[in-house]
Amino acid sequence: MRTWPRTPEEALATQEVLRSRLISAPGPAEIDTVAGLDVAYDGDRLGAAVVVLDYADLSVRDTAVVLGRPAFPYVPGLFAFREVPALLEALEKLTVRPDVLICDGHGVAHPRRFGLAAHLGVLTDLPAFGVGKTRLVGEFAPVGEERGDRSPLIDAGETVGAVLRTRARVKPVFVSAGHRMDLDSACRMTLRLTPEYRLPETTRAADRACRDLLLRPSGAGRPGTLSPKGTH
DNA sequence: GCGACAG
DNA sequence: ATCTTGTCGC
Repeated sequence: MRTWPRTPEEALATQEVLRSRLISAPGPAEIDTVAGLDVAYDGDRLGAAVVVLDYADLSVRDTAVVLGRPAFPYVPGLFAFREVPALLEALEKLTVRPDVLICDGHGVAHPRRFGLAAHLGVLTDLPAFGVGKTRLVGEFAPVGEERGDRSPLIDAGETVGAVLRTRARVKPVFVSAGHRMDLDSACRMTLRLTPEYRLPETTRAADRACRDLLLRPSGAGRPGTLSPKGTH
């Protein structure tokens, strides 16, 4: 990954190669920590964040952020090439190795079955799945109104994900497996991570972290980093 | 030709 | 993603 695709054609070729390394398997039997990943934008800059939470009580175990630039223009279906470099950089700064990656986007609920969650899963070889806020591909029957109700997301005749209601009477989310992960485990984890809000606590924590980074690129607040003189 | 199209 | 007012509810 020292080189990076510069055109949609190159990105498609890279996607095809990486896709061959995608592993379809049950999720981890034991889960201690889960990581949420997200990116925020500000003009031509971006802030990426990874926040590791304790799966038992959802407390924060570790946080890593990185400032960067989009690595590719936004093209539906090639979205991962835009954020992956910065997210990998943030993952490398973690001191805690998460058991599962939870991405803000789709896993195999993608035109070529290789969305952001699948992409990051393959590159790190960590179990991963995606929780998207809107649909990319697939059709689905209306979802029940209660929390936990779900409807299969079907594309080209195959089930690629689930439309899951995480809060009663609130717009559902799109869950799909990424790497070393099965759909039922992904849905079960998503429900456990949404005790109060529509989106997983992992996503919410990462969203806050990367937005905060864009507002204060100084690094103040992290242990071991001194605030610039005059800040106080 | 007219939509649809993760973030 | 981001741009944005008012409005409903706890």
